Order: sequence, then structure tokens, then C-alpha cells
Amino acid sequence: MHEKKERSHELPDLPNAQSGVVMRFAPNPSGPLHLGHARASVLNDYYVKKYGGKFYYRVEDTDPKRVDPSAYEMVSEDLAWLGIGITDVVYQSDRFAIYYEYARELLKLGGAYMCTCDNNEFREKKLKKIACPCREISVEENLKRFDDMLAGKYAEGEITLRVKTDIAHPDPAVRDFAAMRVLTSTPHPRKPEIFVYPLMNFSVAVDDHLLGMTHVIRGKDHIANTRRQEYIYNYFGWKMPYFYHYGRMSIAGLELSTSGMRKGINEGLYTGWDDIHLGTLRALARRGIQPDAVRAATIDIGMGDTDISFSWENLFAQNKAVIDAGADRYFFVPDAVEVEITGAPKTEAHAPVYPNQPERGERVLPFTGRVLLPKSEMEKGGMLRLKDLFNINITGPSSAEYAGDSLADARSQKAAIVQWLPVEMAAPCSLLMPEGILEGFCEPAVREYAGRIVQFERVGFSKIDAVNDGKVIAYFTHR
RNA sequence: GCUGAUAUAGUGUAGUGGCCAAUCAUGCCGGCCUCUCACGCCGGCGACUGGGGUUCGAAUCCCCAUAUCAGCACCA
Repeated sequence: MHEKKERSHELPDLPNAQSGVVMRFAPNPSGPLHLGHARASVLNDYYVKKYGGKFYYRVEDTDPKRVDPSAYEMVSEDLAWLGIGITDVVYQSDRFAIYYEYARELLKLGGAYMCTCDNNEFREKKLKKIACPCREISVEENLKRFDDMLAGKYAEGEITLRVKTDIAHPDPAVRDFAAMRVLTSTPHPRKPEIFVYPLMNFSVAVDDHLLGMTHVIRGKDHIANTRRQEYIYNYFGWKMPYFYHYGRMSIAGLELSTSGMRKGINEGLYTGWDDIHLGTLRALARRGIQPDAVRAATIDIGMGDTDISFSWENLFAQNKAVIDAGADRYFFVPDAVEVEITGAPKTEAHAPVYPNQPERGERVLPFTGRVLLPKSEMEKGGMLRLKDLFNINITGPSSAEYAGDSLADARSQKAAIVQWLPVEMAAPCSLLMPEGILEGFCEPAVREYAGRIVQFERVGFSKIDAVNDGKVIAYFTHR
């Protein structure tokens, strides 16, 4: 009756994976992980768990301008929360010497050159399929320029290591792409002495090979990069990993870019990285979304290259399947009005903590004459059934009279069965929803649920975020 | 503009020439259960972007159109 269904399907097999795989999750440490990262990490993690092998968390911090030092720790926390099975951690900022070594090697192979042309001029030539003069300089001159670069003889922007591809390649994106440059304006938070930085395509190709990646699953924004990296593999005679590129994912009404979220935080639009309106994993966690639900929803989406608009419905449905059985039921009365009920006997209500499992116990709510009811229900007038108590007929904005105990009567009159609270047994409670804050009262027992999820009957699942001086702060999860 | 990719119900997904008058999940509607509009159960609704081909036969292959997306950075 309350068994969890297996709701996520299997992903297709990977080629040459039966004896194990080596994969990686390689984000730029610019902020905490969000739903987009969840897809990258979960898909790769799925296959490492399926086939066994290694899973690298590779920190791609080769652009000091894009490093937020606090992100190093946040990403690790987020990966742990998501249950990603990282086996090895690598910082690219520990590997500059390796990149220099392979860059020198590539120059010797004639697979790259040191370009001193103006960037904009190069770009214009490239679009016209015209090679720049630097492309023809000798290996010796290239190596000299390279050594001079490492010796600090070139200022920022004066020199670029370019990989020689095909200057007339039909795709302008792959023509002699940049692989290394000088950058002195921003010191690296971990390596302040460094001023020559590899660009993503170079460091990624070198590391993917050196670390022995067998399969790479990443977004389709990297399709052109894969083609570029292929040149590096070919120059060195390396074997390419299998590459997969999943499509773009958007979520209605959600900012998914780290820079966009940071901007919003700085402008005061959001309270922080875990603001209820954001798609970061920490925001989802705070709202009561479970890592297993994120995983299931992500695997359900799979790695198709179609662009998709991810919908909250699917994530919420997965999450509900995860949390329902563990969520005790309580009353929360939003926008409460105090109602005097006349003619009723002193009695008490016994409500189950979880209807499908009576053994979990019951909540006892005494009735002594005055109760709190949702304003919206009172305004309807007519008969109401106070759940697990008795019926009332509404006689005014804050008054009602006893109308018998019969549940059958309430049913036959189609009276709403509503949540209520004794006035003397009500804890103030703020329910934070994306649309705003719902003020009201809940059962005092909810104060014991900090950090856990309850279901407020007829309202929805809620994560109890904190209890301050007896006041409950809850985050609405979903219905 | 150039290069590449994709197009199945509201959303996500399965389907790689006949077993597809198309799968599963979610959503919505109806019913059952139930002192929650939860959980569970039953039933229903709802899709192959368009047009040409190829073939005995196409959601599946080819071409064109349209739409969407990605890249064309000294970001990742």
C-alpha cells in the first residue's frame, strides 16, 4: 500500500565498459553545484557505479578570474550530499608543470605555435581562413618564445600558444584554437606565482589522457571542444575516450547560471546560494528535495542530445515517492482566524501520525471551545468538518456552532474536512514558499522536527528549517 | 554568416524498417480507499514538426523545408 515504486529507468550500455570505466566530473569552481551540474555528475556516476572503476572529481581552476575560493569546499559538500562516488580528486592548479611540459612537446611535434598577433586581427584572419605569420615560424623560434613566455618576457595578451588545426576548417570554431596564455592581472588563489595558464581544451585533453579517461559525458556546449581536442590527441598519438554530449536543459522560471545567481545575490534579489528561488543543490536540499529524487529525475532524463525543459513536476513526483512514507502528518493552519464554537462538548481529537500505519501513534488535540481555522475555509460559510473532531456550522466571521459528530453527515453535506488547532495548543509557524510567506500556526509537536520533513495536511510537504523561540520556520517542499 | 546537432502526448522518456491503430513515468479527468486536495488501487485523456522520396511495408532510411539548440573567447 505504501511501497516505493521503481520509477527510474536504465540508461543504455556504454561501449567497452564491461571491465570498468574511468570517468570524471570536472566543474569550474565558481560556485556551488546546481541542477545542471547534477546532471553531469549523476550521469557519469551512474556508469561508474554500474561498471566499476574510477571517478575523478577534477577541479578545473585554470582561469583565476573564474575561481571563487569558497567554491572548492561547496562543491565537495554538494557532491557528498548528492551521493556521488568520487574515488580521486585532482586540482588542475597543481598540474601547471605538466601542462608546460606537454605544451613544449607539442611545439616540438609541430602541432602548435607561439602566436604574437593581435587577438582581434587573428580572429578576423581566421574567419577568412587566412593563416597568421606566426604559423610558419620554426620549431626553434617557437621554443624560444615559449621559454621567454615562461620567463615572464611577455605581458598579458602579448602571446598565445595555438594548436595548429586547419586554418580552412569548415567549422570556424576549430581553426587554430588557443591553448595557453599569459595572465598577470588576477593572481591564482591557490598558486599566486603562476602567470602562464593553459586554456581548457589543452589542460582537459592532457588530463583526460594522463588520467586514463575511458568515457566522457558532458553537455553539448562541448561538441566543438571535442573536435578541437581531437587534434591534440592525434598529434600525440593518444586514444580518444568515448564522448557523449547531452542537450541543453532549462527549467521554467529558474536562473541556472552561476554568474547570474551570483549577480542576484549581490543585488539582494536572493538571500544566498540556498535561496528558495534558486536551482542550487543546497537550495533544493533546504526545501526538502532529497538527493535520491534528484538522482532519479536526472537518470530519467538520461543523456539525450535533445534540448529539454525540465519541469518541477517530475522532480516533485520523484521526491514525493522518496519522502512520503517518512513524513509524519500535522496540522498547519494558514492565515488563521480564532473561532468561538458554541454548544460543543469538551472532548479531544485523536489524529493518526501517519494514516497508513496506525502503529506510528496519534496526536491528541483537546477541544475547549476556541479553535484556529484557515480564513479561507471560514469565508465559505456553511458546514465544516474539523478533521478528527466534529462538525460545525459557521455563524459568523469568527463564530460557529456545534453540528454533531457524524462524519456521514459531513460527507453527505459535502462539508470540507479541514485542519484546525486548539487556540491554547498552537505554535506560530511561517511557511516559506516561492511565491511568498504563509503565516499561521501548527501543532507544537512540529517543533521537534527541525531538519526533517513533515506533511502539513491539505497543504503539502514541508521541511522544518528552524525553530526560533518556539516559532517554527518551515520551507514548503511541494504538495 | 559559417559549422554541427536535434525534432514522439502539457512535461520527461522508450522505440534504430514489419510484433507501433506507439512504451513507461509524470500531469490532467473519473472511480475506489480514506475523517488530508496525501499515500495506494482501477479506468480514461493525450504524441510520431511539415512535405517529398526509397521500400511490399517508415516514428524508424534519404532529401528539402521549418523550428529549436550549441559553437565560432587569451571561459569552462
